[in-house]
Amino acid sequence: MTLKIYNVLTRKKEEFVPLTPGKVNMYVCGPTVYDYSHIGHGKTYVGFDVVVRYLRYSGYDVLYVQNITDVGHMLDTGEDRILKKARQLSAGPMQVVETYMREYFNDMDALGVQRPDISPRASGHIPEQIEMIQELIDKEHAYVVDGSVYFDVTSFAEYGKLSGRIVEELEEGARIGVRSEKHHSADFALWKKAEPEHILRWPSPWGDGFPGWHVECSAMANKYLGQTFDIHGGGIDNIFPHNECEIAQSEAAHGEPFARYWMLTGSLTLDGVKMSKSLGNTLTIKDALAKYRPEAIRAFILSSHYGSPIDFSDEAIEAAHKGWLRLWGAVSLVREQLRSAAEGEAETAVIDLLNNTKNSFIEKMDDDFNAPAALAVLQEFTRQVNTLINEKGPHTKGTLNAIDALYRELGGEVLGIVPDQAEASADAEREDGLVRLLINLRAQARAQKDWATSDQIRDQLKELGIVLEDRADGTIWKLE
RNA sequence: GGCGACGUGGCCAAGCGGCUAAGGCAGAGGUCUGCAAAACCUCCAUCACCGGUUCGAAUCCGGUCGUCGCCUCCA
Repeated sequence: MTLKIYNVLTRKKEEFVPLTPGKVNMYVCGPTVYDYSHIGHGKTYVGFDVVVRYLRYSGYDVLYVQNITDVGHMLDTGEDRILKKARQLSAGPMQVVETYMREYFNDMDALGVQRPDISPRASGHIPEQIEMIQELIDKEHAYVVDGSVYFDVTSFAEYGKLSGRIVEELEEGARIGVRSEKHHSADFALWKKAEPEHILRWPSPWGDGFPGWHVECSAMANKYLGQTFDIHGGGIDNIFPHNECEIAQSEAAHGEPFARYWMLTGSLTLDGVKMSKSLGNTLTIKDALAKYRPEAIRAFILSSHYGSPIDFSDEAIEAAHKGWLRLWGAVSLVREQLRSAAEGEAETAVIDLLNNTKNSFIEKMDDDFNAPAALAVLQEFTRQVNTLINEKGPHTKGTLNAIDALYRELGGEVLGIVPDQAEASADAEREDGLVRLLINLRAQARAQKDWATSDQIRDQLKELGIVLEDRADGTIWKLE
């Protein structure tokens, strides 16, 4: 079994061979922290979260770097988006950055996204960026105009190789009369001269200024991962110009290939329309989490391949949620039975089922991280588990533990949609005890065919969001 | 206008040259059940359209129609 990755650079699915055996160096473009993260960020970073989780599950030692952009990302108007936000809030730019960066991590934590190993900030790597820009000037890939530095796209023959753009054609589509100090309309800023009112500024060999957006990723990827590294990820919407510029800068400066495998995620639309900050039709992760549990959101995101676009709608996430509920129901049932199961080894038929499931799951994930197909394997497995538990019980501890372990491994460790436990807190334990007490009282009523009392307990618990299910072997409860 | 992606059952979505076209949601019928819920079983598609390549195509090629993304800030 070998892992295959669709490489956007070659437009082909390729066998994944890391630069150093057993080791994966990976960089993913992170967010610009000037506002709350939206569900589109969620799709991208949950997608890469599963990629990283699966690589680690496969035995790779992954170094995962994801930057935080906190300077240099300009609006159309030429205004730095962080400075704009700072002005709106009457706050300092780094206060804005700190606020939204923390919110970003909170949101990702809530979604079960494991943190990157390194989260470098652009503003913390100005010397590295200046050094890289100087190198590009020395090698005549960049030129200085009035305190600003631009990359000369005509000096890098391969410019456009990732996105399929052709420099000559870019000329035509360019807006007129803007950035007239550039030699070519496709040239992009490496360093911008700071106007007096621009307070995000640093000294440089070319005067006070600030770095362009693209150069941070090149400089920081180089610092933490080396000139050539294995995987570069990001959202497809950044393929041009951002990713293209990263390649140009890095390869022009170092004369070595930049990233070897490019993985780009499809965009998320909201009710059929592309979500964008300028259109204002954004759904923040916080809003989504207020309505749906994180596992449901992850299951929704993983219901289509990472490279495909996906449309967020109430119906779609509701469907994903119910599908997840079925899976979670089986897991809960297994764990419930485990409380009272007899000692004993796992049954051989079950061991076969587990092995087959695991092999299929790995086969799907090895095929360019096909999470939706892997999820289908877990659903198929769930049907068999339900049959096993409902019709062929009771089972030994060994059997139930083995099933639970596979759910934890594939559904938990890799996909991040099967929690270790429903909830871990003193309150949760107390709640469980109380509900079980009521279940016992209700069982006594049922034994006496006192359906009125029995139904009253069930109905009133339901109003509290607690659902009871009567099974042949007893009553179980779950949160609605 | 240029570049790219996509169009699979009511909805979502795998499959990308050859076993009965995965899986989830919804729907219909059934089993089980004090009732309910859950679960399980059964049923529900020939893959936008047209033409071509091939022994054989949802899968490859060409065309038509349609949707979306990028080209300007976006994950």
